[in-house]
Amino acid sequence: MLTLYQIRNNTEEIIKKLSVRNKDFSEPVYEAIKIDDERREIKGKSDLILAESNKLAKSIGQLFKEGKQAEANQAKEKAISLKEEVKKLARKLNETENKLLQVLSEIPNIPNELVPEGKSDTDNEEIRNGGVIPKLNKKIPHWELADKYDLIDFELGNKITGAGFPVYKGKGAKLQRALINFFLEEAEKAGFTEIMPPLVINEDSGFGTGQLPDKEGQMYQITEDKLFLIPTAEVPLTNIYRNVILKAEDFPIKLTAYSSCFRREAGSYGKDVRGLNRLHQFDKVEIVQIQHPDKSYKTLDEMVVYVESLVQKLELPYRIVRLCGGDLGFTSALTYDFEVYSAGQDKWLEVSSVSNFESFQANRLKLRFKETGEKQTKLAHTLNGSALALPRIVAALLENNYTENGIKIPGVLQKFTKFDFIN
RNA sequence: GGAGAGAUGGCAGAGUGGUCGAAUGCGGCGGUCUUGAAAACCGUUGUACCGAAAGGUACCGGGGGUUCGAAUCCCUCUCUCUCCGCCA
Repeated sequence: MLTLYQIRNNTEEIIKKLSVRNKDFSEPVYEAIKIDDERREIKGKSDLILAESNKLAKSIGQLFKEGKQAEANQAKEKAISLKEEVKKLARKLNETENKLLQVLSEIPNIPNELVPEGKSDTDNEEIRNGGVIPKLNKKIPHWELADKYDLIDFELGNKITGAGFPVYKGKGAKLQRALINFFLEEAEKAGFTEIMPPLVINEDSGFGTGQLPDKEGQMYQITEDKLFLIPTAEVPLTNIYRNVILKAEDFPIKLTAYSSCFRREAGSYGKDVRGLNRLHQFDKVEIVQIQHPDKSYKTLDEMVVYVESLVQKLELPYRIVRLCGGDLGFTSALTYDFEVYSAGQDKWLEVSSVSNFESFQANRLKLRFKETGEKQTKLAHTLNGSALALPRIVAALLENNYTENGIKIPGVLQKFTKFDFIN
């Protein structure tokens, strides 16, 4: 959520920057300012009356003590009529505040100036790439390889739960565990503190990182207890700092967590959902940073370099793209997507998304900090990225490393898998 | 799941209808003293909103109510603790 301070002080500039998202947001922006004007007026009036009735209430006590019954009763009547007025205003103020919140939550984050214009993912800008696209004699998609070597059983998942909940078996399961351990160990080396968070969150947490109110359809719900299964560890990790006031010297805060992630993926269909390409439950190691506003973009670049080091160590061909305005997530100011080439399907698969949210999440979270020696609070910047999501990495590893003799395990993983070949 | 107790500032903890945004202690910050530190002493120390400012308003777990007036009384929700039951 943008702050009113941002909107009121740079109105024209913000509308112009938002237009990079391929949509005109002038209406909600002006609407927000209009409602805020109303809000201020009502608040001013209401405070004035409250001040008067507070004074009156104090005097009534005094008058009773002095035995001035008649005067006291007169003051009482006045106080009652003031109270009715305040009640009306309070109701109006509440309505106005709710309306304001609603309009504000329709306005997405302001794209950074690096965000290219564009409508869809085809307009994303490739920043750099690396690795070598393998030349295979035979292109076999991972679901066939998974079946051939009995690594992943999709049918069994259907039986136990439903589509999108695969069962990993034997070396398939060990490969999962190896990747998780590899990613966590790398994160630790890079200075991230490992967290093992709850996999279930409440409404406040969902609101804090922006999943609620409008994206609840993407989460699995436990309606009886008003809880949600996490779509990503970003939610519990970032919410650790909900309603927190930090000191400037606390920055940067670097957290990492492995978690299962649950997504309903309503509306997905076709070959996109084949095999491991799109699942309802998958595993991911997430990295989160909370940083001083002056340093968040430097941090974003560092996170990109870090994620890049992971795909390089796994020897996967990759490319990094900067998302264009039309593809940029609602809450993000700048996002880099990582894609790895999966040779069996002959496709680029998105395996990570690294974003700077600036103060957009922090505003909802009420995540603030104070500069040393200053009293005033400011909003912190939040960033996060996948490092990495497992399924598509597994898909690429299986497909790219397939040989006549089996599937080769990358060197960095062998210490965790304890085997170097799947055959 | 059953019975009971509780939720107050960074922490501990007073306050049961008016002078309470809240005693006191600890902690934090600033200062005096000191070569430096400790101790002692003095001062200071929540957040948000309205206002150009002066100043005002709200907040004692959340929401609602009673009252001229609520941290204090009532309702409700959430959470914590103790005991019993069940249990990885």
